[in-house]
Amino acid sequence: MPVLCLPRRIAHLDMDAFFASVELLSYPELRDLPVVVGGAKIAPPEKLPDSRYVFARLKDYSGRGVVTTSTYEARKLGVFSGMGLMRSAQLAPEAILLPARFDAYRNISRRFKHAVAQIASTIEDRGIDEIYIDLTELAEATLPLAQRLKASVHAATGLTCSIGIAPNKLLAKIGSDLQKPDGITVLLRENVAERIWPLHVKKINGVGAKTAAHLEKLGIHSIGELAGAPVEMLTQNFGPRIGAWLSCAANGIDDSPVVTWRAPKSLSREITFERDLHVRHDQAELSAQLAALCARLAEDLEKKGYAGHTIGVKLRFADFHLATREITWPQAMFAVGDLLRAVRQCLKHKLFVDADQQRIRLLGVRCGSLVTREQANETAPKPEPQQGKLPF
DNA sequence: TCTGGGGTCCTAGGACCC
DNA sequence: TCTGGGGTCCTAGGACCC
Repeated sequence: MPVLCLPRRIAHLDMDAFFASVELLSYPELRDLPVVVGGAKIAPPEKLPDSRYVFARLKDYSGRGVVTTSTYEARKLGVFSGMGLMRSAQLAPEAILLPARFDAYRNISRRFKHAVAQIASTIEDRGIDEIYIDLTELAEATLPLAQRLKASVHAATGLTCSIGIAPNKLLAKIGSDLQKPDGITVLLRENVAERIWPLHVKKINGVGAKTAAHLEKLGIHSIGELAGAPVEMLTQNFGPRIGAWLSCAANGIDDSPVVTWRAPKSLSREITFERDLHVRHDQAELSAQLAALCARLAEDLEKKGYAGHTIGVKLRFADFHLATREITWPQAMFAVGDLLRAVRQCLKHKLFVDADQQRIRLLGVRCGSLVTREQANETAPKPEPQQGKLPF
């Protein structure tokens, strides 16, 4: 018996310029100005006796931070997420610079997700400011439903969002970006050629800078051109998996389900230093930073109730090249002391660093192969303390 | 253009076992 | 002793996302 399979109805909901919009709730006087939210280490605005604020400007900044979010006014000046703040200051010196307040964003994030959950309960969390929602089982017509979701999010947070609704996650995600901010875009199968194919390949979630550049070299710029490319040619260039996936994506095909919960795979902590640290001269500082990172990681593991078999270290050197080393242990670990001993083991036995030459820009620790604390058996061998000097 | 911090998934080679 | 082929786990690096 053939199974009749109705098309799914999937929404992608994306908060508009989320961090910056949350900040505008606190500082409404900044509305319509170019505003940039940057690293957490920036000083907050100073409050005057008359309760007005003194705001920092981008041109006053010096350091290694990047733009976390910018308002649409700042984007008009060429300032986008991920860009170095020093570079942004050249483009928009007068733009207002605010520190990121992640606790505030997480709080509002919970509120908008809760508001959506009152209307539709099948939600996939895609980070702090976006979600997928499976609306297939709901009876309500698409457009009124989308309007109701937006109204509910606005009532809960005071913020606007953009929604794309389509037969799958891939198209819903592209759709939510088509009429930003505060937009609703409904896409059907039959709209793919007209509305999706003219777009650049980078609009596909999963096609980044490298893949796009590779495609450009093959003469493929638009999603339509990708859809017309022979699958064999794509698999030759990108491998069997990615080649086939690219071809499907360009044709608007995506069967991936809306996943309501995933167990975490790894937890990590890292820090980029204000200045690059010398392996020998700054040994004490590096050692203290390593211990602090392990302490924070142990806190996270404790809070979430996990332990991990794989403990690793991450180093970015002054020349920006990256090295990672990890060891999988028979014993799952969660205590600071164990993490620290395991990380030092990686550093001493697996990574060659020239203590006289190399400078370190970033230091990170990671815990993978997670199990719950109840599953962590306590009898297997743990890492031994590392004695001797350097590195760290 | 001197480039954060937290994640996920994929690939490819080597070890090891049957 | 020299030769297989498959499966799984581990590791390092890289692409990508928010």
